[in-house]
Amino acid sequence: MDQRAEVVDTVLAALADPTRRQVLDLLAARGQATATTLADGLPVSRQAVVKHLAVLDAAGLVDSIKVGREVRYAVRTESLDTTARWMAALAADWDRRLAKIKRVAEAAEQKEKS
Amino acid sequence: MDQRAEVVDTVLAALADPTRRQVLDLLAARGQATATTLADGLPVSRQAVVKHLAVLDAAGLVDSIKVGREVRYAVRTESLDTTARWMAALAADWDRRLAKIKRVAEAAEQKEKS
DNA sequence: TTCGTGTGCAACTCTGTAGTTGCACACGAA
DNA sequence: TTCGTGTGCAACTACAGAGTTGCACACGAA
Repeated sequence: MDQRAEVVDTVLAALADPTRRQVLDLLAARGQATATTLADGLPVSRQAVVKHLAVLDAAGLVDSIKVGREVRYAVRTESLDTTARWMAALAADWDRRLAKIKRVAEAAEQKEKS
Repeated sequence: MDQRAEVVDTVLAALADPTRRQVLDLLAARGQATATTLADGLPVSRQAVVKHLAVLDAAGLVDSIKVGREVRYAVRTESLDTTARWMAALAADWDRRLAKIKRVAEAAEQKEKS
């Protein structure tokens, strides 16, 4: 697998944490925010939020820009979209395999009867 | 949120682990398998596989049936599908919000110029 | 019944990481 | 320049969970 697998991996790991999903929710609601202001609306410290934002950044789920002395974050949709497509494709793949296995099983059953 | 959020939560947590994704891959390839036979094709012990299967089962990603004295597992697609849809909807939601924020920002900029 | 093998249960280790606190530094405003 | 506040860095604690090993039990086959 190419780097797409890498993206999926980091995105899944990033989304697996409830606090990080909260961070993303807040960020999506505000459009743009700093770690300090995000921490106000969350039950954790600023430093915890900073760490979560670093993970989200590594997964490509957020973007950061320096404005003066503060760092503003904003959500990105590309990685999430990639992962959603991967997951849908995986579900479709499973369905395909299951259907195939079912056909084989039924064919074997028919043969047994005859 | 209802139980759909619960599903998404457990599915994300389940898929976040690389070994569990391997287990699912193997299971999808074989259609049906026991923890013991799955452990043969994986770099971990049978007990580790059993634990992973328990997590996957709790997330609704696999199904188990007892056949004689062995327990056979098979993949399920419903939960994965639900999560894929949730993720796609989330990406769309973010896009919507970002577009809205962009419009507001541009409108404010226009006003400032005049 | 006896033997072999697949499962289940429990205790344990160990690593990763979420979270905290404390302090130093940077930078904008008065 | 001085003060206030937002960031960054580092050390530390604590807990969850991935993985192992050992043993008891269940059940099919000879």
